[in-house]
Amino acid sequence: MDKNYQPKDVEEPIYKMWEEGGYFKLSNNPTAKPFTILLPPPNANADLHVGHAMYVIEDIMIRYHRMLGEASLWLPGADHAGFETQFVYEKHLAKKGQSRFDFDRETLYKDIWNFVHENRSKMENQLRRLGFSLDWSRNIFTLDPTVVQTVYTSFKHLFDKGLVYRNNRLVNYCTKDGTGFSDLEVLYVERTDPMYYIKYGPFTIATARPETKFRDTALAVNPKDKRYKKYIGQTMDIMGLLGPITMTIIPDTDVDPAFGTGIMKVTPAHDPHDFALGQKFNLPVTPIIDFRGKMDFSWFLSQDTLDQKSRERAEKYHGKKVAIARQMMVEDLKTDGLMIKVDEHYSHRVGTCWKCGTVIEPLPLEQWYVQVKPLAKKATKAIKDKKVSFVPKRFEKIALQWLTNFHDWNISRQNVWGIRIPAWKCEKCAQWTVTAGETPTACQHCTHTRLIQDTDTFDTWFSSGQWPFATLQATGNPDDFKRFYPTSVMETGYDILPWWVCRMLMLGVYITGTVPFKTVYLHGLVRDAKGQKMSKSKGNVINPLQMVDLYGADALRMALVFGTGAGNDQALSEDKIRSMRNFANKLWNIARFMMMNFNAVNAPIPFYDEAMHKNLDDKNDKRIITELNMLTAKVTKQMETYRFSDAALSIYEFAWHRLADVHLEKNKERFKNGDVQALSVLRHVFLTILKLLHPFMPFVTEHLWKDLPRKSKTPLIISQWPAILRKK
RNA sequence: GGACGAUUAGCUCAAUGGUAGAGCGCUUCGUUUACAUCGAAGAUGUUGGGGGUUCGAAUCCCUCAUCGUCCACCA
Repeated sequence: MDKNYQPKDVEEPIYKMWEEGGYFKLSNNPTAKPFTILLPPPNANADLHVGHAMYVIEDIMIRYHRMLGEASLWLPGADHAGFETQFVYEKHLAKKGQSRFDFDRETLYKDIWNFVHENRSKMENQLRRLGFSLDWSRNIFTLDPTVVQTVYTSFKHLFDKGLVYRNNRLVNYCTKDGTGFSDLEVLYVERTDPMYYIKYGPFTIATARPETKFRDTALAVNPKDKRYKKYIGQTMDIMGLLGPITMTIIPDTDVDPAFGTGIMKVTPAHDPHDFALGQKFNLPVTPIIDFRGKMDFSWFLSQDTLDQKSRERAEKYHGKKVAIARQMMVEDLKTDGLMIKVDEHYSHRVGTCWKCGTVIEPLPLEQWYVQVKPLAKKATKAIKDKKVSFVPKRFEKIALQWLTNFHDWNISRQNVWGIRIPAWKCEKCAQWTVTAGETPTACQHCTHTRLIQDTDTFDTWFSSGQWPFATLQATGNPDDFKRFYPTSVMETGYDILPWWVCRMLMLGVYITGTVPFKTVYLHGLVRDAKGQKMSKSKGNVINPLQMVDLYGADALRMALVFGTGAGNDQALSEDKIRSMRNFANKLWNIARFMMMNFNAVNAPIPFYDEAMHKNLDDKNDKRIITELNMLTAKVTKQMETYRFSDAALSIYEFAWHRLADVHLEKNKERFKNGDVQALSVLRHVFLTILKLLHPFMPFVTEHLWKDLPRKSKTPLIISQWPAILRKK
């Protein structure tokens, strides 16, 4: 044996032995109790980051339950990650000086498909390097035909029940990425912008968006506001940059008399609140910003009675980006004497694209929506009926809050990469025919035969929200769904609780009638050594594979679990990983010490058993055995209660500071003299530690297990979780 | 404006109402063939402030302060 543990020499052959031995697959015992975890499918568009290494918690649970003899299934998969993948792919294109507009739909899809499949196999090998005991024979991709079929079927089902509908309302639209989003994908950032006070007929209005005022259709005031009460219901012509606009004054209790001047311009086409107000008062929706984020004055320029000045201005603004046009208008307002004042320090929150940072424009667009309330109600009931439990407990409240606050969910995306929505529009009657995937031969409404399929794809979360039943129905084993659904634990980061966990609950409960998982375990973010968020621009990113290369997978795994409370963010440092590497080395050397002493004895050392246990005659042996039993009981309890950090700490403490530092040192003479009982006890204690530690540090434990003489011929991965030997 | 965290040793964090712990760092000593990726000994805390409940509080309750995250249609 080498003086130091060399993970590089050990890990690959061990993983190969596990995988080729079929140990990740289910045992043949059909009566074994099922224990299932679905791997939250990583996006198949990039390498694993250190956050993915938190899957170690799942591996710990899976390995523990496998050692308990349960039918332990950890199902791997990958997410096509619709918009996000297309975004990543477009970045690759940009490097080559290309864009998505250079390709037709089919070509772009095919190219992204190839890109994703290259990444996917890379990513899967990275999961292997971390030692994850995934059942690769059941590997699923969100675009596998069976999964896609499930998604189609659910969509049709929801549509038939009236829980999916199409509607034209303002969507959160990113004009750069060219797609709408759900509310969750809008990232609000605090910004300071100028607030413009503009003369508006007899009033002064305050606005941060003067560029939309050309299409204002009304002015709103609080009905209780004495200053403006008398104007309510009046219609008047108000002078603007392009001549007078006709406007009605309407009452709205949402208007805060103390904000700005207490009078609000109403732009139904570009503001969600105004849109709702517009519906109430029957105001027209008249956009002035197009889907590329540019001003559109064609409605104005098409009039033939324009004066010279207005035409020139409109032509100047037309086609300009919003921010640029705004500046021009501000100047022109000043020229016309309409700008009363500018408050440069107006602080507000602006919606931006979560991916590219572009300001989100609310734009009117027809999309498919999921009606959330009925689904959320069922999910809420399931939580309140204790069909699902949360670790840590506090996330139950957060989940319930989300479920009560969700708005209807926009599931249409104007992307190529994704599952195309199975809905066809009739060219004659303009009505929609929805199917479970098959191309309709005629319109359901008027039997016309010319139909055009929606070009949009589903929000990727609409498919991953069905992951638990979609996967278990897609494994190729017809019994899997029956046996493993609902799954045991859903383990993921708390940051995707609303995106994923809540949606899986809603769709799972509604479509299968059962919760998709019994326990939700949420882990926190992995941050850098100083507790700061990792980011490429800060240069503080820890690459998990690089850490595996340097210190071994066990070291990284242990570092991520050790001293980390469930649901809390953690600071990860290279120092911590190194210290866990040192722990692996400590185990290695304990084994080395044992081998040395065993080899010095000519006869084989008997195995520790009931008989020896009953007749222990040495104080030190008795003591270490008692402590080992206490440790086993403690760790087992900690595993059962999801206290993995505590379990890791308990084993670490015992192995290093009790066994190595005290017991080994105290009994060195006995070992050297070939005391058979001492050696047998030592080996029993150490093998038991290897078992307890195996879920956390699978490689080094499996390797040492293999090298030491032991009763059982089976690999550690499928050995039995230690039981406690008791005196009668 | 709400919700949820956090505040514990120099740093990063654990702690399931019952004598405050770990890793790294620090001080002193140690090359006895398991390991210097080590060992021995040691220092550092009235657990953010203030109340309360309890035989007993880092832990439960109230309150204040600071930091963080998320949510909400203030133009």
